[in-house]
Amino acid sequence: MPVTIKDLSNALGVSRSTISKALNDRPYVSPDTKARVLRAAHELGYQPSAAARNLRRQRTDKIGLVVNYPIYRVSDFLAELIPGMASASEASKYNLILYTSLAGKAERIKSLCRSREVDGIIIAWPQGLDETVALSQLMTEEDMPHIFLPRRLPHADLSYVATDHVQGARLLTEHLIALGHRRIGFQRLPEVFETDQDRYAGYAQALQEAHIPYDPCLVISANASAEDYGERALNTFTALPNPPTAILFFTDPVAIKVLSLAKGRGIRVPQDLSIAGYDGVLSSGVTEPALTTVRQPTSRMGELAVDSLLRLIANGSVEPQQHILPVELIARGSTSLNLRARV
Amino acid sequence: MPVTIKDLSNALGVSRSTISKALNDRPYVSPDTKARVLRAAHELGYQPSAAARNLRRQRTDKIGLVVNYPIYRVSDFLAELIPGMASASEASKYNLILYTSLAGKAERIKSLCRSREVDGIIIAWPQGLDETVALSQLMTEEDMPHIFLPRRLPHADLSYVATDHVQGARLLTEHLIALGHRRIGFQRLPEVFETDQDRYAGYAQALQEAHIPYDPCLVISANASAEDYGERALNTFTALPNPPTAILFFTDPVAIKVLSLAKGRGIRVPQDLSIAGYDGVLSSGVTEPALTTVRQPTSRMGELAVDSLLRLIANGSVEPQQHILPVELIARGSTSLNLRARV
DNA sequence: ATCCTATCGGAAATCGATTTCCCAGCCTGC
DNA sequence: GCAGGCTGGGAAATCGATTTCCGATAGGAT
Repeated sequence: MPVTIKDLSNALGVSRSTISKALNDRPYVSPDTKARVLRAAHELGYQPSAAARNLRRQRTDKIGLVVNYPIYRVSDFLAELIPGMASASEASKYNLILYTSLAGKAERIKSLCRSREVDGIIIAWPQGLDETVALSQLMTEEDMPHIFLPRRLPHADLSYVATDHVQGARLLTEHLIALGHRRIGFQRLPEVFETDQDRYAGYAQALQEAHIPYDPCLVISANASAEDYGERALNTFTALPNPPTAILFFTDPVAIKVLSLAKGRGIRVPQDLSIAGYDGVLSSGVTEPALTTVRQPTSRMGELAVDSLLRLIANGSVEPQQHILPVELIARGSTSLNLRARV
Repeated sequence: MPVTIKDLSNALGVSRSTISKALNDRPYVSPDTKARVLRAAHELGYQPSAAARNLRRQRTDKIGLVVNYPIYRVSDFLAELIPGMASASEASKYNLILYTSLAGKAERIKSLCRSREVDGIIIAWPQGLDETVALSQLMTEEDMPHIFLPRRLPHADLSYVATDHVQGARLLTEHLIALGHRRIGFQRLPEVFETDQDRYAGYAQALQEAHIPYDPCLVISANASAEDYGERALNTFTALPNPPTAILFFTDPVAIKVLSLAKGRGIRVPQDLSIAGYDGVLSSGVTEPALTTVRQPTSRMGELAVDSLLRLIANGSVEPQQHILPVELIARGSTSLNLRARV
């Protein structure tokens, strides 16, 4: 039986309302009374009941994180994202509640909104644009502030935090161009959303600015099963009459797989072929050679998502929060000067 | 303004208590009335207020996870642990609330207990045994069920879930012995708790059973700064007149570092030296050669922690939950037959 | 026919805080 | 000396559910 406000009231011979005012820094309490209340509260170890407080104030100071975690490469993200979010929210006296079995289940998300057990929701890895818009409308109808992660959403009303995939692909391409490469293979993403188009745009922009003609043979779409993305790309490219001297893969694990594949076939990396990935997963630093890649500010993305959501909660704001974070090139051993330059 | 039980009551002309009974499968409601209530509840999209329900029932169906995340190697763990816990708790209609700024702060943990915003607490990576015992007592006084992770705690009253470090070190040592190694270097852990002693015991047991004499020169304690654990160990061992043919490092990152150090010094792994790590981090699979290591069932540990905690919550049980999970040897390329066998 | 006992459903208490409303006293100004 | 404004503090309403208690009805037993 924890000590309640009533116990405090009895102990001090002061009404409950006065106690509440004293503890919550409200006016109309004499400094003397206030001091007495604070001291007694501390001595008795009084801590307000979260449930009672939530009920009365109609808010919980909790944020829901809806994740669909069984997704490729997610764990590396999660491990950075969650601490980032948690620390950002705790800094604002909020806490994070995890929901890992709600993703894509509109009905259950509606229930979550109606139960009011959180003040706002962050949805990581929503499914498709249409579903996302529908989901957003549903939550808006329920007056539930919300924000999406980690992709840009081409819709004016949606709030999201994403990283700059145009810039990422562009940095990688420019890096290779600076190293003398002119035939750069590009593996497209298998995903929906704008991520693939953004990366592709970044690649194309860099080529264009360097006045390198665009060769469609060097762009491969990724519609195969997840298992053989890497192998298929490598096969396709090496079979070309004029194969690329460098390849950009859409994610580190694929690049790492190709790294060992190439090694097995006697292709030396980076002497014969430069290879780069994307994401900057931990493993990318320990391969031989280490992988050139692009690192997204995942932790920062988590913090920003929380901050944006809190802004939506505070303002009841109508204008959506849309943020695109810059990324960072990590140049390592898997890319080097093009030794077969034919210029 | 979400629809409340009162709205339902008005809409149906039925009292609130009847509604509650109908929705909660309590007796003394006619099947007919019950059906009407359920249908209306569904049509109006009624969802009970979490706060009101929590207040009345004096429970929240939430469990708290207190983590001290800025610890070495934690992120790989977190990424497995958290999804494991989350899915296990959601399977039992519980949710996980994250607290990342409470670790080691007894006063704030006491507040958490008193606010009753969670029904139980999982504490990951508690600090030292004495502090842990004190913390446990504090929570017991507050009637807050709790469980610790991820280490064995030599105290009869504490509840914990851990993995079997005796077995882990033993499996590695036996693996090397089977490969013909007789001089096996062992790097001890820099930690407090039983983990170090357990691993050491496993190592010693395996040696003894193979009738290999114990040589203290082959055991190195890890009291240096985290940066040079690997380098110091390698230097020490190679300087021995009769150096080991295999080394067990206490964690994968250290082993991986040594892997590249050795390569730089012309030591071939595994031909000249077999190397093994511990933990089975993702990176350990992509090094060249891939690292032999021991994998702990992290996700399972999370699930078991939740299950145990729920048991403590349900029973108000007095007997502590203590579980030690078996680990798995992952034999890979960094360990091989001892080519310098002198038998 | 009467009594007893289930069964059904409503009225009201309860959980523990916050917030509104009101009263009593005091000061100020006219 | 009195109206009006402030201030400190208490009484009571409120948040939205659950739970207890009680009355009414119906069915079965005597």
